[in-house]
Parts: sequence; C-alpha cells; structure tokens
Amino acid sequence: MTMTEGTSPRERYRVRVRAEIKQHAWEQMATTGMSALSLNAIAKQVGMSGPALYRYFASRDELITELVRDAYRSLADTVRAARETDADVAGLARAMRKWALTDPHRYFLIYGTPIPGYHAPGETTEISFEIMSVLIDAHAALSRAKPATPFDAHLDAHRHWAGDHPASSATLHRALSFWVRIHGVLSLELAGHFTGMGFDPALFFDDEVRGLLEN
Amino acid sequence: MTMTEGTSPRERYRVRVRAEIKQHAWEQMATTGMSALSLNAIAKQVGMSGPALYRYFASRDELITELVRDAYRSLADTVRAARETDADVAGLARAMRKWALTDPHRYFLIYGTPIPGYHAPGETTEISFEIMSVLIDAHAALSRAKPATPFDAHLDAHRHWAGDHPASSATLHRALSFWVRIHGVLSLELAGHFTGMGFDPALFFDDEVRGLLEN
DNA sequence: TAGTGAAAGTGATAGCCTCTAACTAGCTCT
DNA sequence: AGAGCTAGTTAGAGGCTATCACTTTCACTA
Repeated sequence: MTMTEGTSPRERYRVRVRAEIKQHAWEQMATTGMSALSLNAIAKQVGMSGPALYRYFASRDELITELVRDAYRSLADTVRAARETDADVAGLARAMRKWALTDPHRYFLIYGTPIPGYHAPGETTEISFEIMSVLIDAHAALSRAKPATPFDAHLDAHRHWAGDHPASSATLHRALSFWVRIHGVLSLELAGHFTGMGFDPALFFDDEVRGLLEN
Repeated sequence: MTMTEGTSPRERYRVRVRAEIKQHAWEQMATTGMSALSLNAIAKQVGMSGPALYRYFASRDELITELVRDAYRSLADTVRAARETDADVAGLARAMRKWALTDPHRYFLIYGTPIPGYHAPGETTEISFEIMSVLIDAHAALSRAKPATPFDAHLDAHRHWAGDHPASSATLHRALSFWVRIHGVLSLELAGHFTGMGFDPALFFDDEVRGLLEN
C-alpha cells in the first residue's frame, strides 16, 4: 500500500507538534486573551521560527477554530460527567460555573463576543446540541406542572433544534431558561461586572440557580 | 490670559475632528467589530494620513475607552428615557433589547468579552451605577412580598454598590436578577447562539421578561 | 544500502498594523 | 508683523499574518 495508513512516524510526530502548539496557544490565551494570540510568539515558544507553524495550521483562524472546538468538547464532557455523577440540575449549574472559572478565556471563546469574520464549523453546533441534550434530560426529571406560556406553544412548533428528544416543550423551555440564566450571571461575573459591587458572586449564582428551580 | 478658555476656534475644530473620528470608528466597528478597529483606516477615511490621528487620541486604547464611555452613556440615556415614558419594568426590558439590536457591537463593547489589557475608567462605573439606579427604581414600584432568600440577607450587608438608594434589599435583588437575566437572553441572541434553533428570539425574550415579573 | 520523494524547517519578503520622531505649513494671538 | 503653538506631513522602528523559494531531514523503497 502506497498510502501510509494508521500512524506512520511522521503522522505521530505531526500530531504531537500540533498538540504542543495548541498547548502553548492555551497558555498564551489564558494570559493575553484571544484577540492578542500571536502565531509568531507561539512558534518561538515551541522552538521553531515563524512560518514553520503554517505547516501545522493553515492560518490563525484555523488554530482558533481548533481551540473553539476543543473548548466546546471540554464543556460538553464536563456537563455530561456532572450529569452522570451529580444528576440534578443544581449540580449541573455548579459544574458549569466551576468549568468557567477554571479558565474564563475558554468560556468567552464559546459564549463571548463573536469574532468578526469567523464562522463556527458545523461540528460545534453538534456539540452544542449535545450540551443542550444533557440539559433537557436533567430538566425532564423535575418537570412540575406550570401554566403554559405562549412561548411554550411556540416552542411546540419550533422544536427541531432539540432533535428527536421526547421531552415536553415545557421542559425544553425550562432547559432554555436554565441556559440563558446561567450564562447571564456567569458571563457578567467572569467579565468582572460584579467586582466593584461588594457582594459574593458565588452566593448570587447559587440564588439564581435556586430561583431557577422554584420557577 | 494665556490659557485659551471657553471655545477658541482651535478648540472647536479639535472637538469637531474628534467627533468625526469617533463617527468613522463607530461605522468601522459596526462592520468589522472592535478587535479589527484600525486607526490607519479611520485616518484615511477622515482624510488625513496615519499618525495625524495621534494628535486627537493618544492611543488606540484611548479611542476605545472613549467609545466604551459613549456606549455606556447611550445605554444609560436610553434606560432613563424608557423609565420616564414607559415607566414599568417590561418597558425597560423592551427598550434595552431595542438598544442592543440597534448595534450589537456597541452592546458587546460594554458587556462582551473583556479586552485583555484594558481597564475601564472610573467614569464608566458611575454610569453603570446610574443604570442600576434606574433599574432599582423601576423594581421598587412592584415589590411584592416574597420569602427572603439567604442572598437577600447577604445583600443587606453588602449594598454599598447601590449608593444610598432607599430600596429594600429584596428590591435590589430583583433589580440584579433583572439585569443578569436580560443580559443572558440578550447576549446569547446577539452572539447568534439561537440562529440555528428555529424559535423566535423575540418571543423567548418576552417570555423571560414575563417570568421575571412573576418571580 | 543507496537513492528518491515528501515533509519539516529556514530566511526573505510583502503588506498590514501601532506608535515615535523629525520636520513643515498654517493658524492665533499679542 | 512677528512669535509660538498646533495640525499635519513623511520616514521608520518593531510587531503581526502570511507566502515563497530554498535547504535539510526523514521514511520508505528498489
């Protein structure tokens, strides 16, 4: 076979270097943020000079896309793991906050200001669905009877985003609300909008989650 | 007097050019986003070449700071105007969404991913307080009796951020929740996270506001 | 084992960018 | 009218992304 199948030495080396590049990219991003991510600086840290990096990533955008994909993957794994151990919605919320606080830049890479020309690859929407799926599962367990809102009816007619999940549209609604409320309190905390205010963001977060469950 | 007080011709010219620069900066930002804002390109649009712009803004950061300040000011004015005409909380929410949809980049300039090295000037925290003050006012009008949460008690001990506003800590809590929930649903909509999902973001927004009032 | 072809890495370079420095033209005020 | 300040210029340093032509290094094969 003329085609090198499986893992040739070259292929293995390539994978290793790509991983090393991404590693340094994450480190640089944790300090300087995404917009200041420099391929030049990364190349020097890896030990090669400048343009060599383009053998591994066609462009800055491609590297960023890879980071976004990994960030999504990490969040999905975290949420899934939390669902498997803790199971309940509050546990999910705690896991998500912990994940976000671990590396705020990684959170903003997913949920922050959209990059100008950048378009997320199709794969990320699949992972996004995977996350939503877990959220819906968790909320299906605690669906209590609540008066249906006009939006529930609307969701009934527009639930294709939930795939073929058998949950009621009230549950879908609840999962959506969970998502946006968690994101609201979390992103403002991570962006530092609470810093001058004096209260404890963790307590506020917990209370938001509690309000969410009473809803 | 050797100091040119009031508005000398030079001073008026300077103000006019600064305004023109900011105008072009907003236009460029509406298309390319903040991270790709180029002083060079703006200078050419204004009609002067490159470094002349540094006579008016000491650095790219200073221009951005000015834009952030103006964005805050615009939001505060919008919220205040909405409070004076519509008065109720739902009207405030609608006004904020309308303001955000008018120019999403402007919204993200305030509430989006924090800029790496950038630190907001003190004035923005004052305007931020001004906005919160209006939110608190609006919520004071509809405070219903609700079981106090632990966070209410915590807020009672940490309410210095509300200045000397006479509202109850339950009202403060409500205003905070309003803020984070509006931001949650709004920022996800603006960032395009609902686009593939099919449902109407406006309906979702309205329903979040309604849930907020039932809370 | 020697040779061959692909891949990895290099420096040079173009074209952006921010920002500084030295210099010129023009306005303002005495 | 003259003096001084200011707005504007070009040149350039140093950073960035990205491309190109070139060399080295490796892996597989005849």
